[in-house]
Amino acid sequence: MSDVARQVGVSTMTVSRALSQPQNVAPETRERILQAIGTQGYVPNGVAGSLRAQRGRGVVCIVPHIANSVFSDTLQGLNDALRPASMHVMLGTSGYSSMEEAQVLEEFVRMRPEAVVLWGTRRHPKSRALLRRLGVCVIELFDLVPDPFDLVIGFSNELAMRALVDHLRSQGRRRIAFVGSTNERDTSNTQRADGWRTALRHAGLASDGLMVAADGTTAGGEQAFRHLVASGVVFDAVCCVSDLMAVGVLIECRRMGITVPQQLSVCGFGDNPLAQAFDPPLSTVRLPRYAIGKVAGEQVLQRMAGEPVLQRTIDLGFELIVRATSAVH
Amino acid sequence: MSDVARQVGVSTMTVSRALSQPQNVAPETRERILQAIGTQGYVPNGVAGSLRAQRGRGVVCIVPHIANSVFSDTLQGLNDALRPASMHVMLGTSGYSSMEEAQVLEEFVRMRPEAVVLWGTRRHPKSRALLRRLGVCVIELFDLVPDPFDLVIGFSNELAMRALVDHLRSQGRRRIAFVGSTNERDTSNTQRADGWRTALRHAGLASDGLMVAADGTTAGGEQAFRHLVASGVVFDAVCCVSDLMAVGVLIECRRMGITVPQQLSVCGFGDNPLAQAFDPPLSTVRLPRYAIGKVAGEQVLQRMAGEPVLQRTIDLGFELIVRATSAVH
DNA sequence: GGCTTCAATGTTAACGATCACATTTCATCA
DNA sequence: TGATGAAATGTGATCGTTAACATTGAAGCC
Repeated sequence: MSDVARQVGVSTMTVSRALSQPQNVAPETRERILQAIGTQGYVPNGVAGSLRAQRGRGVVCIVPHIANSVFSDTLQGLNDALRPASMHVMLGTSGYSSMEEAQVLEEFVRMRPEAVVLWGTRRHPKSRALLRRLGVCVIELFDLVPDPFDLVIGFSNELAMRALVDHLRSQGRRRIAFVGSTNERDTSNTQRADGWRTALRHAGLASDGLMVAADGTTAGGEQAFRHLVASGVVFDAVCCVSDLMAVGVLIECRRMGITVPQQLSVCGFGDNPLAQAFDPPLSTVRLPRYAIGKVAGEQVLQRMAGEPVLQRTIDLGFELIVRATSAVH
Repeated sequence: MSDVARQVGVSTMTVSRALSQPQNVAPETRERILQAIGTQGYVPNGVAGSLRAQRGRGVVCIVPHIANSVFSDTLQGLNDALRPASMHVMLGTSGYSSMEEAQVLEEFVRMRPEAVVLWGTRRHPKSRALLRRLGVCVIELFDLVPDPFDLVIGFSNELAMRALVDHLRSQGRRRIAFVGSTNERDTSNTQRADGWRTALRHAGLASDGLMVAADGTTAGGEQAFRHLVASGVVFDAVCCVSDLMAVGVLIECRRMGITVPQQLSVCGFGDNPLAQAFDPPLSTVRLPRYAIGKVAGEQVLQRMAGEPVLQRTIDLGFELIVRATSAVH
């Protein structure tokens, strides 16, 4: 910066101002400064700027796992919202562990981010203490709880499961099973299972013996379905915690000669691209994945602009997608 | 930091050393310092540290689009490799535009990253100049070119297409069409098309009129296939630039009553989860998506450790996955 | 003319850590 | 006993920028 200042014949302060508050610099001076910057290829040192200004342009985002379309769609939304404001995302992963999240978070907090975006609402006590001291905007995603740490953006797993159950009931189904994942750290899994149970109770239906769990993959779905059938319990519909597991169930149905949706209705969750492309196309719940990230980014910007917090819980809803696996037959 | 130093009764330098070079501090002193840090909840200011030390812990990574499993798997690998070294990923997107990439890169370079990881090898001149001045490790991914800017990690699209064509020839196919995407900014699309053409020439087969293109989606695949059929050209196999488009082709085949693989062989590219789950399961090429990111991270760490550059091109290969859409019948 | 006012620019001192060098302490040994 | 050296700690300067305040100069006005 001093090289640029010397070449133009001004002080470094004027160069700094030409970049950050152009209206306070004479247009002609500014022009010469910008030209010198171009010639010399000067790129301002954001590290020094952030230190002196006591504020940077970074937003920390920690997701359980990047290579999962739920998380990557949301990251895309967050990134899209922040880019116009020259903010950047510092990306980390927790591997579904709140302990690991706390460690990653501690390291990221050293860079003094302007906001923190986290998955779910299950936090290690250390994370809570750290975030409180940090004193910046904290946004939690997906697990819509009534009293969040700061701000939560998501949808209601419970209402989504109720919508699925109601839909299946309207098709005449009464014995609705649930195929979940054995990943106990995945809170959306437990929330959806709870939602399924509650929805059945509200509808006056039984849930005993109708829940199975396995690895949260396609193969896990196949395995869980075999267990369900082997248990001898009677059922006429299956709700799955994810589309991936639902596809496993469909594959196993085909193998066993069970016709869908004639003998059995099957529903997934998440509207994975797979759900639409599969044969038969899978009924599922579409989640506002991208919108959750986008709105999170917008909220960060609003907070930084000093706008007041109107609501601490933002529900972006969901959409029931009825396809062939649960259509009227 | 001075609060901690005061409480323990040492200078800030000793606190700094207790954290960054513990072997130079008396064990008992160090113990008291760590305890005070815990009590006060002190978190070192990484911004100040980076400024003074003239080196940080950030690695810039700019991908075309996050919400795409190719990119997100690679990001996962990069992240996994860097985390143990307390490095963090600063994530950006280019939207497949080298101009946009240059702008995003300029903003990121302000934070003085220790390395830059970019997609492909098509760079805006401004990016090249900027990266050269920055003087850090630059890793380009996926487009394996012989003379990269600094270091390139990927696989050969040309060899992959040749493997596909050879496989189809071994099944008796001679009229092999190509379904590409109309996204001209996506260099992997053009490289695969070139690879297909070259492979056919090497095999002494014709390619005239056998190439169609459409939007790079499932619907685009359906549309492209309809055009191909409508053109009246004779063909007995279709290579697609991606699994998504290949699934579109399969859907359209089913609609038209064309049996796969009896009347027509179909191959995808990328080994999307969809490829395995689809009915019939899709033959495709599996790419080392995760490994490319992981190796990139490892290379960054090696460079930072001062290890010499042994090779500027790292080929991680690919794997031909033969499934039902091109199996022997 | 002298006074005010405001726009444009300059000066100084931080921000919070770490590097290089200086100092202290204390054990070791001729 | 005092010289020697290594381990432990301290001092002052500095990284590159910007906030806060100071200065300059010219226009506007009575």
